[in-house]
Amino acid sequence: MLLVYRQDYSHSSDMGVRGSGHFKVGFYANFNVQNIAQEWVEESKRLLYLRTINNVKKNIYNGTTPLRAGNLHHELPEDHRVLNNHYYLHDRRDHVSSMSIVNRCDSTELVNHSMINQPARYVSAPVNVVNNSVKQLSAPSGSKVETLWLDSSLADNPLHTSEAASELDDKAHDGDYKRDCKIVAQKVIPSLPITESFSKESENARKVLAGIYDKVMIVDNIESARSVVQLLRTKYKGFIHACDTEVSNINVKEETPVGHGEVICFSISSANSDSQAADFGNGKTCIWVDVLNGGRDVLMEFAPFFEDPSIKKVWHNYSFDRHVIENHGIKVAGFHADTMHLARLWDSSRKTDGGYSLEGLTNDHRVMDAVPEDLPNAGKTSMKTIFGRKKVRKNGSEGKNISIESVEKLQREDRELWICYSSLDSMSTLKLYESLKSKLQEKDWVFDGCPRGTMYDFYEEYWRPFGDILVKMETEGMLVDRTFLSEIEKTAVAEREVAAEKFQKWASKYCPDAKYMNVNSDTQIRQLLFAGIENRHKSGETWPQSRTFKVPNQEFVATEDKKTSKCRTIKLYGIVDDLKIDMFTPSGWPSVSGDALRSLAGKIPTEHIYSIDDNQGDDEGTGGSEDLKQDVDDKSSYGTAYEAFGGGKKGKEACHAIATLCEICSIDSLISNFILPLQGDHISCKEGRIHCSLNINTETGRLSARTPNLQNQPALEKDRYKIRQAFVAAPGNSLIVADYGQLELRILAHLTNCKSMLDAFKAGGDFHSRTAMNMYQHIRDAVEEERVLLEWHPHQDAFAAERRKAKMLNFSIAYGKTAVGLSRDWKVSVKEARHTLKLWYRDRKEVSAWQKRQKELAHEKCEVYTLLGRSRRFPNPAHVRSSQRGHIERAAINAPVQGSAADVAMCAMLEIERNTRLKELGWRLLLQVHDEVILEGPEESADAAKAIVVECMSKPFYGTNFLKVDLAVDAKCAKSWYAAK
DNA sequence: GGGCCAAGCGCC
DNA sequence: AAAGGGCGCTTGGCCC
Repeated sequence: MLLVYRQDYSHSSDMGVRGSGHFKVGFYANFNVQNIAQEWVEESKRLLYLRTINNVKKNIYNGTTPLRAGNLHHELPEDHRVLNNHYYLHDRRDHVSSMSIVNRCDSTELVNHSMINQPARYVSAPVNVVNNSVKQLSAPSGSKVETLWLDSSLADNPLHTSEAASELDDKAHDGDYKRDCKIVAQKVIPSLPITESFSKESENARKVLAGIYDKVMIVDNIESARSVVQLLRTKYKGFIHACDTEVSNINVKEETPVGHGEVICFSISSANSDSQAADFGNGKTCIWVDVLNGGRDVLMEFAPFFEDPSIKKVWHNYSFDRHVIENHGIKVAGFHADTMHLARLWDSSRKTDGGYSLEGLTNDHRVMDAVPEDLPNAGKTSMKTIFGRKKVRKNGSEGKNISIESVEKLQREDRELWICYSSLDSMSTLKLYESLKSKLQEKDWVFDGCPRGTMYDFYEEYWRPFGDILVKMETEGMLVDRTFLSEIEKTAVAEREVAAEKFQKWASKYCPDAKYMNVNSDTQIRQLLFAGIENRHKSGETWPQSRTFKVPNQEFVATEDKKTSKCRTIKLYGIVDDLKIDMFTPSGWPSVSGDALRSLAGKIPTEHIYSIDDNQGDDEGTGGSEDLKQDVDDKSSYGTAYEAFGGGKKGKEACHAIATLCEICSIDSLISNFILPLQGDHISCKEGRIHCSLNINTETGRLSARTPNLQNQPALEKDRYKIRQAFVAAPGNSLIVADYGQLELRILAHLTNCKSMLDAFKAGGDFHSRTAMNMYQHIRDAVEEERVLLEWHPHQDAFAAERRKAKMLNFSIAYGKTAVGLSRDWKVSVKEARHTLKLWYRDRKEVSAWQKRQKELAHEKCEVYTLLGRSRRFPNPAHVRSSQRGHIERAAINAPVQGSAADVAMCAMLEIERNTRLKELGWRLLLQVHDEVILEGPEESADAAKAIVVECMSKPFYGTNFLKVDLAVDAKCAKSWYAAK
């Protein structure tokens, strides 16, 4: 059988293949296939042998001068050698090219493509290049390049079908094919053409990395797996084992590791508590297990190791590895530490130097300096550095883009180095663990002002079990109702269409092309409303008077011409002069955010936005203020656009149109941020549950959620399509949604020991109303005369404006908001804002004193502390710009409050997790949204479980609450998240 | 086509 | 001069 693999090269502007071009089986139409086959057979008699990859590698690792191509040719023995030196070829392509096609080709480039680019990475056969094909390579730009392969053992069957190819593939995959065939061609995926090469940096890193090879015990069969596992479970049972997996079949950017990804190999490095490394034979301190070649059975041999809760395992990013291992049916236990969390606990502010990546941490001497004997190569080197290749241009200069082969391929074809790379992960994780542990052991732990051991003790008591909980929650996931989502998608899209048409119609009266504008583009909106405006920061820089944009050609598919171009170019110019601007973006241009636009439009009720009368109900205010109750036709309710567009009917229309624009934006954002992603196949998997990733990766110790972020699902009135209704309990189950009331304010009261606040919480009633009362004499009078109660009902608020102000202040002050900020929010003078602030602080002197103290701490110690004693570090305020200093001071005020609230929420979750009754009833934590937790469990025990959850949350410290305030908890059972609010 | 940035917006 | 903390994610626009 003759297999003809063909690859198409693009010859347009640059030579070479991008990304992951796949070989296609087929034949080149311009050739006579029979002739080629014949010719091929002829040519293949002149065989070209190359050294095995091992020999080649050895030379390179040893640092000996690589053999020159000519030499290589001569030195090759007569017998068959594995042509498996893709790696070498890449490095020494000039030599190879001069050697390889030497006699038949004068173009280096051609040789590169035809000869080296794809071959033979697995091919254990002599190969050659057909003259014709080579010639074809030199064809003018736009022509195709052929690569031909001969499987001479099957040469009797000159077939060119894709079936044949895939059959061969399957064989290769099963591993049979090497045994059965002496000479074969295997399908190759040539994602890296020869026009890519390693950089100098890579070369060096590869040399260094190769040095650890003899420390690694390679396990690729059941027997060796058994003996190693035996060691792990007996002699080294009490050791600390750093583990790391390499994983295939997952797109980590888009997919959750729950149900996605397979382990292709893993490594384990072990040491005892005195940092003495284990010896797995001949001084090898690390095990590297080949799951790809060894097979799944080899992995399963390690199940008793992974599942033993008494064998301590350390990971860097435990969550990912655990999920992937569990994909193979192994229940991971014995979680001992996550070095990412340790690092975060040590310093929560690593923004640069690689952040909390294993590479960044292990190469940072400030992190690693507690390791006693530091190996020179203890630091991880990224996959990109080791295996990434840069494109090389024709002139020999290096390009910018770096590409990396698939991990499976690296493991097979760049094997030794891959083993080193993978093993180093567990080795450096172990070192990192040791260093961070000793650092944390040196850091005092002060719990709510009382000394209590070291921060490593803190880790063991809190963050270790917390880390385990988070992974469990990720595994649980939340059930989403996709049918429901697709229904609301229809509604949302329809409403968006109506609104978009309305706006475009209006805008096109002023600027015709606006009919086709992208209403989602800030730039285009800015072009219409603020053309010619000067930048607020950079004087002299002005926004252009008019600009052209490319927009997709949707409805306007060419009518007369046959030109159905995908894009059309539109020209937009300003449609209004002197529009008053009161909001700017950080870069100095007028803001076109929802707030800014609403301020232009004024208060326009939603029903005016849709031409069809589909009133969404009056809960959807566009301005949000309750005290603007004027008739919509009263022009005082219109915004600044009214006058700018000339008032009267035109002014009205403009305001309506701009309000419509806001609607479009908000609908768009709901669709693309929530409604669509929640239906994405890549996000939810088994049984329609969504598994986000929960991380302790914030500055303050709050959780964050990713892929998707379930912590920012629209809530309350913003949830116009009831997106939260899509988060449901499984049939027969119920959700419990429980949240703290004013958690941060209560924390603030405790931390500051503010009598007024403590009293207010003790007295109960509505906290914000009470704040308002304390601020304003006339409210106090009213309360004393019993004209009003300190309870709050949405529609019976006697002093709504005052309460709103008080509420805003309550939240703002914890964040360090200034008078200037308040004045802008409230659209009052700075003086007035300052006065209001003063009122707030008047009976809360302790708060100002405490805030002052936090700022001092930031200056003196460069860190502040939470309730449980975690710290947040800051750069030394003395060494930064004054604008940054302001930020540091505000963060210093906020971090203890936010961080302590996070501590309390964490304790509550630990408490819930510890509760055996809850577990017996079958309740599991699903999600945490800062001051709210969501659980799922059997409907019949919902009420009992709810009571337990409330109890856990209000006494989150091992069944007690030592705070000076009560912790108010509001909990509901419901079938959906929406219903529980 | 991928990577990056600015802007904007969702949550607490 | 700017002047509220903490997140994640999307789009558009631009560059390579």
